[in-house]
Formats: sequence, structure tokens, C-alpha cells
Amino acid sequence: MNREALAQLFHSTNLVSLSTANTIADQFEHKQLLKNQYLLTAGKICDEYLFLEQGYMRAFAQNTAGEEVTTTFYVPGQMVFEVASFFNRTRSKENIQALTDCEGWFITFKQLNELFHTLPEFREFGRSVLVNSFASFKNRMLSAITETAEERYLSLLKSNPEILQHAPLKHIASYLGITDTSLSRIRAAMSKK
Amino acid sequence: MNREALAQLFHSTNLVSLSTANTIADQFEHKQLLKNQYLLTAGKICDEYLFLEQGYMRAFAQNTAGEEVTTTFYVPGQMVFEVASFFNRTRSKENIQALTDCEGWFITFKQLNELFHTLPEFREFGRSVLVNSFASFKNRMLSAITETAEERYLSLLKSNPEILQHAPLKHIASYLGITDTSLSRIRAAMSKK
DNA sequence: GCAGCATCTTGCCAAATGGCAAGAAAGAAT
DNA sequence: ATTCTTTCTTGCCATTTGGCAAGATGCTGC
Repeated sequence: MNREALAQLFHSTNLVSLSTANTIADQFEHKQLLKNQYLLTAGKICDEYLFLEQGYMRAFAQNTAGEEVTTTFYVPGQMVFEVASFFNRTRSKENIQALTDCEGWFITFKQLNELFHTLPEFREFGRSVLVNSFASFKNRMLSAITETAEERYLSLLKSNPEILQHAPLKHIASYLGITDTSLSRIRAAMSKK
Repeated sequence: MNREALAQLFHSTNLVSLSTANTIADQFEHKQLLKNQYLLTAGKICDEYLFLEQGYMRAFAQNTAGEEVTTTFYVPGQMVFEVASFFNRTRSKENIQALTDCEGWFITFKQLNELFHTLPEFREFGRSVLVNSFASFKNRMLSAITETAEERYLSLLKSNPEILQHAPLKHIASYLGITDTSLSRIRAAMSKK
């Protein structure tokens, strides 16, 4: 993908005009990540606002017991960054890692703010990214506290089947809030139906 | 509380100057809610951006099984509104209700945007509200999928003990993702220790 | 091809949580 | 004060999920 296509993508959200989208896209730099490589490690300040073009990524944190918990899976087309660390300039509690070889485009916090300043339209884009990920987190929260593990697995299967091809079972299990053992059993039970 | 005190509060976030805070506060209108009264009902578009000055509120949604699930508790000092509905101008899936008699100050979506436009500093305030609630949702998500019900109850007890005084058990239970029966048992077990 | 390691499955049993229903306690309305 | 309603607790048992360990499968590097 080239910058022109990137601009098209920004424009296709209907949040910015094509000329604005072009100015924005000009600021982004191309980025490649190899499988297992980190975009962000815990303790650092997230400074990259990445548009994921190809590949799959995950964010994970350590819970109080010290176990790795996958908090988010990223698929192509999404913006990848750690919201709190990026905007509050605080040390991230999370890591962001490539599940497969990845390609994308990123800008830094400084650049993002400059764009926000010179192109107020772009703020709408930024806000939209934030609001939408907020909403999807709330939905996941709701499903986490009201649905069974099997139901949550089925939702994921429905909404993001590609993830299952690219992430090992244990990551999916921790994302769903269960152990890999339980997930394996759930799959076994489902295949018997 | 008067507008001057409200301005002080905005200013004390260190995100806006005192004069900006005054201009902002001038736009807010006072609001009173009686216990059980709704600020927002599902199906409507959230159009009030409310600073909660006194009292306690909750947001709740219906899960797929049709049961009420409390998604958020609000305590004095917080901004109360449904993020996705307010910013995307979509019908809210959630209800926001007063748990006790409440007082606060609100502006509409239109006013908020005008302020964002005339006082770019205020955008920082708006972004901060969004980013911080995002972060706290993520933490709750993490605790929802990795901690036991008892641990989650203890966290709530520690972080928001006032809530327990003002919300009935069933709301707290659904917020924690368990039944009121289970929560009652957890409390019984704890008091025996 | 083979050693070594990570991944996935399965059996056995334990712990956590839920469902239902009865009753106790507390509040609200008259 | 009495009644009515909501809230909270408890007993009995079912279901869901976890912990541990063994084995099976598959991938990676040499």
C-alpha cells in the first residue's frame, strides 16, 4: 500500500475531506514488524499511533497474579496504540506485539498533535477512533460479565474468525478470561454437537 | 455549588486556565434529579454532558438474556454521559439513572462542540475525560476476566465504598458480574473471617 | 530426519458460581 | 401500626470453570 491508498482510507471514513486525508497521509511513515516483535513494551511511553495495514497483533498486560492476559486483538484496518499511555504520556502497563509479520503506517504523538492543530477535521477522526474503541470495550465488558465462556468464544468466532487462525490458544483463552484447558474443552464439546 | 466553584473545579484539572474555566462554566446549566429519575433512557440520543456534583448514579444496559446489567457507577466529581451515543449521535443502548437525589451541571452536545471550537484548551479536558474513562474500563475488564468475584468485590469496596451505601445489592452484583445470591454469600463468608 | 520445545487435548477431581425457593429483614405507603 | 413490596440471606443441589499432570500433536532449527 502507498500513501495515496492510505489517504483514501482516511477519507473513506467520511470524517475528513480528500485533501485533508492526503495531508495527513503524508505525515505517516511506513512500518514493518516481524512476527513476535514488539511495537510497545510495558514501562515505556507509547509514542506511535499505528494504522495496521496487514497482519495481526495483540496487546497484553500482566494481571495481579503475574500472568499474561491478552487485552486486545488487532486486525487490519485498525489503529494500534495504547490509549492511556499515548495521550497521558505515562508508562504503559501493556505490551503490544505482532502475532504475524505486520505492515502499517504510523505517526508520533507530536505529529498527531500538530495535525490536530493544523487540521481540526482530523480531530474528528481521532475522536472517532477513541469513541469506537471505547464502545467496543464496553461491549466486551458486558459480555465478559454476563455470558458464559462458550458464548464469548462463539462471539469471537463470529466477529473475528481470522484471529483464531493467527493466535495460539492460550492468547485466545486469556482474552476470553478462561484457561487454555477450558477453551480446549469448550471446542471439544462444540465439535461433538 | 455555584458557577464560580464549578470553574475552579475545571481549572483544578490543570487542563484549562482559570479564565477559560470561567467561560466554560458560564455555559453549564444546573440540573437536579430525584432518586430513580432518568438522565437518559435506552433508545434516545444522549445530549447531556453532565458534571455530577452531588449524589450517585448508575448506567445500565440489558444483556442478551434481557436482564439489567449495571455497567457504571458514578460518584460526585465525575462527568456523566453515554460516550458512544453522545459523540456518535446514535441511540443509546444504555440507561442512566439517579440512585439518590442528585445535583449537577450540564451542557448539550451543540454547546460542547461550540466550546471545543472557541476554546481549543477545552478539547484537552474533553479528551482527558474520554481517555481516563477508557483506562478505567480497561482495568475493570482485566479484573472481570482474571479475578474471582470476591476479589472484584473487595476492589470495589476499597475504591468506591460509598457506592455500597447507595446502591442495592442486585445492582452491585450485576456490576460485578454475579448474581445477588452469590454476592450475599460472599459477604456472609467475608464477615465470618 | 531428529531432538527439543511449544501447543493442544484429556482424565480426574476441586472450587467457584448459579438456580430456585423459602423465609427474614428493612422500607415505603396508607 | 399495618400492610405491601423490595431487599437480603440461606439451604439444597446443578453447572461451569479451574488445577494438575500425562500424553499427543505439531513446529523449528540443525
